[in-house]
Amino acid sequence: MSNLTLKDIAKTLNLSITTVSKALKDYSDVSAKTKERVKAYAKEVNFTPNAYAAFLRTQESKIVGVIIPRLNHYFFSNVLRGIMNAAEEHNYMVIVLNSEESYELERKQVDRLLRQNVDGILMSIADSTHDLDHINKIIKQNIPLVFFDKYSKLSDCSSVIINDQKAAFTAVEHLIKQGKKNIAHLRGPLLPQNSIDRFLGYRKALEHYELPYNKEWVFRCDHISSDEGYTYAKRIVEHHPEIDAIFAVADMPAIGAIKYLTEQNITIPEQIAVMGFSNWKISNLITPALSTVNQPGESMGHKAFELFYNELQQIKKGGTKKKEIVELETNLIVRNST
Amino acid sequence: MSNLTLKDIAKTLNLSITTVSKALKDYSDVSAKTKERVKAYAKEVNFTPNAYAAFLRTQESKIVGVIIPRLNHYFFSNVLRGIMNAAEEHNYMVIVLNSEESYELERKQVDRLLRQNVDGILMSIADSTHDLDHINKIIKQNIPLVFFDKYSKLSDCSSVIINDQKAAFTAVEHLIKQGKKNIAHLRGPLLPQNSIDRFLGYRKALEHYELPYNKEWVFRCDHISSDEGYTYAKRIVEHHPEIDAIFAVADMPAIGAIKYLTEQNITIPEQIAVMGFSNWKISNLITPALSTVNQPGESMGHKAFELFYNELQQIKKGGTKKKEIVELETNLIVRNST
DNA sequence: GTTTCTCTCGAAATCGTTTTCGTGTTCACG
DNA sequence: CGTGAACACGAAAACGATTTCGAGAGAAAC
Repeated sequence: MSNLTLKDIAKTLNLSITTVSKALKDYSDVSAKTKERVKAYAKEVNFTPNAYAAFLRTQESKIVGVIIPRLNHYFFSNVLRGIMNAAEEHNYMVIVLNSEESYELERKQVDRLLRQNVDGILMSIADSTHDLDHINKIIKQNIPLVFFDKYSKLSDCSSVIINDQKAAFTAVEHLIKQGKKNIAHLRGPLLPQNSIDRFLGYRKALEHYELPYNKEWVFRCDHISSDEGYTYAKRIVEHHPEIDAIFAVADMPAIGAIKYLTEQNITIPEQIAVMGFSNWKISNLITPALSTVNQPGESMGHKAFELFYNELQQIKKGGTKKKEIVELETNLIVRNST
Repeated sequence: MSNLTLKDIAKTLNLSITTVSKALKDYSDVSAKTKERVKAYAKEVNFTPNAYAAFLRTQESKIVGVIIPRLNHYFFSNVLRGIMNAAEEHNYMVIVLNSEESYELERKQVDRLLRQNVDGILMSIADSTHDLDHINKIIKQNIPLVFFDKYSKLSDCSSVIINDQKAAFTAVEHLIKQGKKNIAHLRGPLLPQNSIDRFLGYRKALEHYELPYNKEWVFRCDHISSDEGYTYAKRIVEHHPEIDAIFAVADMPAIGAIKYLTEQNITIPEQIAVMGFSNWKISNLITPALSTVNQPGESMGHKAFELFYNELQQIKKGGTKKKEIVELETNLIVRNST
């Protein structure tokens, strides 16, 4: 019924608690016969050591904390899957918390995780995070911290990222090769690095192909929502008739833009082409299907956990934790919107 | 740096560990002066009791486990938000695991949670779950178990659900009132209760309005995917030209159907109307916007946690845990696809 | 025969908190 | 002055696993 303890096993096998514990962990000072006897019985009664008691001694909770900015976000859901699969391989549990892109909530969640004594933290920084006190608190406690997707250039932690600038460059380049000349950009918020990088990639592509860059063709989506895309598409159509393509920082604004353009019977991509970023599932379901940049969410999560795990092993061996930046490949997905 | 303990505090305040512990928990046999002194100092050094040590005594982990069939699913993400908000109110942590609609994985995840000594489990049963051994294991350990959305009629646990049959009835009724006569149904898998109930609601509506029910107009979506919707829409157009409306078990198949119909230049809703179920964010972003049934995800999660929490309090007081079934209201959202 | 190993095993301390049960002090009341 | 209650505090035993340090039993070496 309720879980057995080492004491129970020791009693029924006429051994000491010590020996039972050691047998299960393959200590060298337990005879082969005893080991087998203990293990067989443990398996028979389905014994599982109490994780909490173990923690008290070993200070290892076998739990890793994850903080993501949004739960109901297709890309992050995929990352989460990758993390959970990797965690499973190493017998780790995952506690997921969301920051809702809020700096204050992010701080709170970090505190939570530290109080839970997680062995490590994987996180994607919220858009509104402008200060790194909470990050430094983690580092000071010598707890492995790994960023994924949205990282901080300031604090040197291991990170799994994509090359946003390069990816954006390729995306815009594709628009240009389709013959588009006047390309607008729905950029993301000011702070996050990937928003900045995608914007820079956009500019570089224009520069490289000697196309005009116009400040008024850049619109800021602070919430990366479809509503913003819808609104800006309207503004583009009404005030900037010269624009013949839109490169959005994410799929959501791109989809909002498509919605408006479709309503206005503006042909896509002939009159205005639209390019997204992230390859949400939905992007292939709308009409016209959205061209976008595919981010490898699941392998990003998997890799992030691996980085954490390696760092933890390093720390346990007393070594210095080497910071590692892993850059994953993206690929352009061309569909009907370009 | 690393967390202080009661012992540390006791030493600096010249008190015993006992008194410090009691002071922090407002025991009556500690003087007001001492309480203040202790609390003030605890706040000053930001003391947080070690959750693991506390567990060892109290057997309360302050963790609740959640098992959902899909992580990257808009509806469940909302439920999760509701759960997490409620959990936060009661100072609980949440461990989220996914079953990926797989029975085997679901069993595994249950074992995981039991091993983690969670105080309770909230779950939505996987489509492929056909046996309740793992459920009964939870009940036998006297751990509160609450179902949400997809529940089991067989094991009497508290549940938070919607009235799928009624909601489906209303949805089909709406199609009928739009003048549709030959309504097809993209139903879900055979096992899950909500898939069955939505099918029954569909049949009842037809019956009530004396419309023909035709077995061949019901198509089974085993994976509730947009691909299935796409395929079945094709089959409908090619083999069942009389059909003038489609009621889908979920938004995904509905969207797949819309994609096909749009490609074939079939006008929606004039030639064929389409109705979804769940109100995914995406359903309002496609063209035409999808009519659907709104499920209150967030409040469902919130309520599910509350049910768990109440049950736990009951158990702690030695009372019998009363099973409670909460039925949340759905509402029809009429958009351009009907 | 004495010493020195190697093999097995166990006693006991430890992690940090909770909680039971005392103990000593003070004060009121007869 | 003596008795009892009310009040503040602490000692110590849990919770269950891990790990250090020894101890006893043989075997091997001289």
